[in-house]
Amino acid sequence: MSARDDEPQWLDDAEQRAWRAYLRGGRLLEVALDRDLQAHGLQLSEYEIISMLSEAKDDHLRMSEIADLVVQSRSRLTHTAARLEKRGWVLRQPCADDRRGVELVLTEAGQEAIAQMAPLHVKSVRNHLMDHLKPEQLIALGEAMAAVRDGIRATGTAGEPGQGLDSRD
Amino acid sequence: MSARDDEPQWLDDAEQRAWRAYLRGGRLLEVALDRDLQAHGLQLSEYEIISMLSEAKDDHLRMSEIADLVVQSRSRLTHTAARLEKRGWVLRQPCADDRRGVELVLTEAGQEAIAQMAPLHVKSVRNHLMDHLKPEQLIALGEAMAAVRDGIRATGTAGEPGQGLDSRD
DNA sequence: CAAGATTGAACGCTCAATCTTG
DNA sequence: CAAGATTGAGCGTTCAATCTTG
Repeated sequence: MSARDDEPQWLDDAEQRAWRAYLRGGRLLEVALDRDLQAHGLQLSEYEIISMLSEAKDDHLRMSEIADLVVQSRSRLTHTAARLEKRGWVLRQPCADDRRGVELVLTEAGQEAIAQMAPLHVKSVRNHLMDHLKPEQLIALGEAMAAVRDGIRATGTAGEPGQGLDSRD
Repeated sequence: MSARDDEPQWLDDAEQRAWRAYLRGGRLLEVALDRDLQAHGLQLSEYEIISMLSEAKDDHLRMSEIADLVVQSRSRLTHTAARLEKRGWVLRQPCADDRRGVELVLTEAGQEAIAQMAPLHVKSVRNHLMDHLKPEQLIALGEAMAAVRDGIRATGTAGEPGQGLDSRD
């Protein structure tokens, strides 16, 4: 049947269990976090954006930087930013030094919104993630995922999900 | 300090790093895996479904079982199953013992399809996840995520993303 | 021509009914 | 009435152009 010279190296039992646990646990976690945030009418991906802004110097960041930080395509970020702008939480501004660029700025209303939501979100993350882990487990989890993150970045396999990965033509 | 008795317990530096690494690493991983699968015209969530079927006895499972296994809402699974059915990879069958139920069955074409894709997907998972981790790290990751999975399940916070969570009076 | 960002259409998912059977 | 499953409308994301500036 399979005389190929690169016979697949199937996952052994331990690997299989780890991978499945990662998949299911991750999905459940995202569902749980999203559900808690939706009480305030936004999604995790939207929260992440204004969260990044609130931590940035002067509450502003370039679109492409944000896209990179939260791992969203530029297109998706544009649409999402439009939604957030409509709610009055962010503002678009032309970039000073690079006139191709656009900066997203957190408005006062946006600052208030995140100030209100952040404590609840942190509680949610603790509830659904950290409370189920021993401190060393959380650190180990973080280190493993940092290695994955850096590894994938280095491979260039998924630079930006956005565009411009392979030269077209 | 502040009068509230539930002053938010902010993440300390180590917790923050772990959580961010998890978020970003997880997104990058999903993007990378999805991209590899899309070469074959399907998404990770679709692959998971036929993968579960292929491992099940007689290649068939009930809709609600699948929804639970892959952590998708029943509604989403119905839509996705319709798509897979249109491609000829699965079939719907009424359930023998419970006439409310529906079973999803993998067709011959579906079996061939997954036989073809599985090796490549496994390679993809190794490439983007396991190759970046030491064996103990993978185990630790799996154990942590298993604890999260079980913890969330136990809390009942996100039983099924589908429906029927709280009694609707 | 590459990089930053946007646009609209197509597609997939969510949400709230709805239908059927236990 | 609860559980299993489906439906269609609405919404968010993806994908392939497009436009502008470096």
